Amino acid sequence: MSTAPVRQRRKDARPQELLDAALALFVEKGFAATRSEEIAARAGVAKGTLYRYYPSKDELFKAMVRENLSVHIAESAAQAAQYEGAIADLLTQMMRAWWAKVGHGNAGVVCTLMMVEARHFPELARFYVDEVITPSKMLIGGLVERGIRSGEFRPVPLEATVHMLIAPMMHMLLHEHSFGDLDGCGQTMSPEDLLDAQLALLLHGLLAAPQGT
Amino acid sequence: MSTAPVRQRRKDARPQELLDAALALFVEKGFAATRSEEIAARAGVAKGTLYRYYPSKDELFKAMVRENLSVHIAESAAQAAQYEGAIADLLTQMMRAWWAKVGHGNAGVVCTLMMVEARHFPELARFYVDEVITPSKMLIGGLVERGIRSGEFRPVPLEATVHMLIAPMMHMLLHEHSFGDLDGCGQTMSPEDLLDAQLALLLHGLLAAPQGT
DNA sequence: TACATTACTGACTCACCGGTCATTAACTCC
DNA sequence: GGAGTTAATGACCGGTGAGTCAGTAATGTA
Repeated sequence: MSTAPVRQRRKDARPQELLDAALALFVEKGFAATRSEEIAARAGVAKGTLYRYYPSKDELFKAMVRENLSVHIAESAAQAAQYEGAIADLLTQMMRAWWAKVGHGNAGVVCTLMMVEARHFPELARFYVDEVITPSKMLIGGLVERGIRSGEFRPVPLEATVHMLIAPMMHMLLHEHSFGDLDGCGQTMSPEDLLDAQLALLLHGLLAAPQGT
Repeated sequence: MSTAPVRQRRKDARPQELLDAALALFVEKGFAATRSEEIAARAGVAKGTLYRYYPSKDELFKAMVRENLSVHIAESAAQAAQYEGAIADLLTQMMRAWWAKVGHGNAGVVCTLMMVEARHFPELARFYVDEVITPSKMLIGGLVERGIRSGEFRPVPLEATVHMLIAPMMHMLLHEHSFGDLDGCGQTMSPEDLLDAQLALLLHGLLAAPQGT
């Protein structure tokens, strides 16, 4: 009678499982408030095992951020390369896609987490700025510039426009993270509809020849 | 020769001094990273004295937030009552004033702190939503509605517009707080100019009859 | 000046948590 | 099945910091 062993040796599966557990707990409770033993427990291992795979809690956090962000960056870059047509449509599409990924998946929650914990981890913040924020700004800025050159957009100031495109989404994300559990926020529109309306509003101010209504 | 006493008994002054010290340190280092002894030291007392006035670090934080928010609320209310004229101008003026207060003073930094720590203090988050967020939205929403009714603005969706007015400022604030120390963010415009440009962009999409350029 | 009151102090306790390492047990290969 | 390798364990260590409390000194009062 061969009963299941009390321990399991699964060297290949552990890192991913630990990363998943870390993400879930960091998102739920923040970095500082999450104990390394909890992460290990959720991944189904003992604390010591965690430290076999990641030398410190900081490194685990970094690995988790890298893992969840690189996907995001790659997809954004791919979207930048493809598609030819009206920039306004492309922007709308990109924003919607980003929100869908962010709203449901975990990639966007990592952005929130990064924002919240940045001051305690300057080194990590640096990494995030270089790898996520700056590329994102470059991408969107490039698109706006393209729209201006083609005459689709008015000659608006680039930096402010990029801010205006990013800020509403980030703000919605952060607001949901910080105050989402509280009911009485008077939020009547769905995030998706709200995003669409915001974008339409901004594009109306952006387009050289706004369409009716 | 009466030399200064090594201790001072100033029961009335202590609470305010502790609150001020707490604000400065929480803003600088965050809640978790600030030791209660540091707060006491900055306020010029021993740690035990802090606990004579506030039963715990959490309660000190709450008191500090409440204290600094009441100012903010009062000013918002005052702004709501004043001024009659073009809504676009009023909005611009209000945003600038808010930023000036936030950029230099401490009220806005408390907003940031609140955003970051909200999940650790659900009760306080509730207070913040009720006392700050909802009133602010009501105030701005009321102005936009007035602009629409008078024919100055297009009939835009209210909720999305309010978001678009608030988000850029909050985003700038948070971004500065989280990544402000890092140089390489490619920030070339001053916050004030950036804010003006953002607002101009949005108003262009908002106004029924946009002016030239 | 003597006594009573209490704001104030800071050394101490205690719980917590990141990180270690000697030991154990699962797996491999002959 | 026995010897060797190493993944996994969890008791333990050390640093840290929130909160305590017995004692001290400043102030009020008679």
